[in-house]
Amino acid sequence: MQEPIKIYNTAVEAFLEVIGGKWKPVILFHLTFGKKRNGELMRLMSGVTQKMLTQQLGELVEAGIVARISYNQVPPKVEYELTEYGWSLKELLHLMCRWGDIHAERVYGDKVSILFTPPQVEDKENTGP
Amino acid sequence: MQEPIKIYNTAVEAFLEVIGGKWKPVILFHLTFGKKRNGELMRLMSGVTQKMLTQQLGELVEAGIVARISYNQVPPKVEYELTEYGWSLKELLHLMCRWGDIHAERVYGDKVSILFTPPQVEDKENTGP
DNA sequence: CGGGATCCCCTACGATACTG
DNA sequence: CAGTATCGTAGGGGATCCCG
Repeated sequence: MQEPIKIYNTAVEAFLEVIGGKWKPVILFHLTFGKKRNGELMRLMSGVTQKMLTQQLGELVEAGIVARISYNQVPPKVEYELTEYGWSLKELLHLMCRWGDIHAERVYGDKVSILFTPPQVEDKENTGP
Repeated sequence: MQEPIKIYNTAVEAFLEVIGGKWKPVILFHLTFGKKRNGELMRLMSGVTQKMLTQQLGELVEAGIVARISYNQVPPKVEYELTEYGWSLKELLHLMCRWGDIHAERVYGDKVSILFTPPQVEDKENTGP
């Protein structure tokens, strides 16, 4: 049989099915700046629990977007990095960041604080001190 | 006081706070092809309930991303369209669609069916019949 | 250090029915 | 046609303890 086994209304839904988790875009965003260890991600993403981080990372690994590199040693060392396929999301993720940045300023003005701001976004305007 | 009233780890979180709903990206995506009535969106988005559609649209209106145009007449007629600010999401939404399209093919091959495919995406490759 | 296993809560979401 | 109101539920997500 050649019937479709999967039906989407739009391809956007296919995107959301993979990237739609609460923390996934944030994880991926951080990985666009290089491979990261579990602990690093925990520190970067204040608010996430170990369980959620592990779970979401696992789903991203299954989807072929993130690679998990485990060094067999003790204490354990595990690194996560984007696969080649995963890198195709970089532009998207950085656009999200830029839009969020503009939106945050639009809504909160100078009463918002963004802890991690990549170099690129900072370039948008060089408002001196 | 000038303390920040809002703190994000990254601006991506600010993006997700506004666009992160289950149906919001899909709604917005459809609106990038012109204003739509409630019933049209219901038909385009098989699976969504009236309640969720109304709710998510309401939040988008509050965020200033979507405009609600109500014609006072009976039977009622209400249209939704992107605000000027909302249009700033178009590139992002279409990138999501393109990525989802590629991903769906990568995962399901020809066993996936996408009901609504915008002209642009179809252009990616003209694989004849 | 990284991450399983459990327990539990809560809210996002769905189904249904009703109104202007 | 567009939108409420109500109720019920699944599962996303948090806290905690434990293990290699």
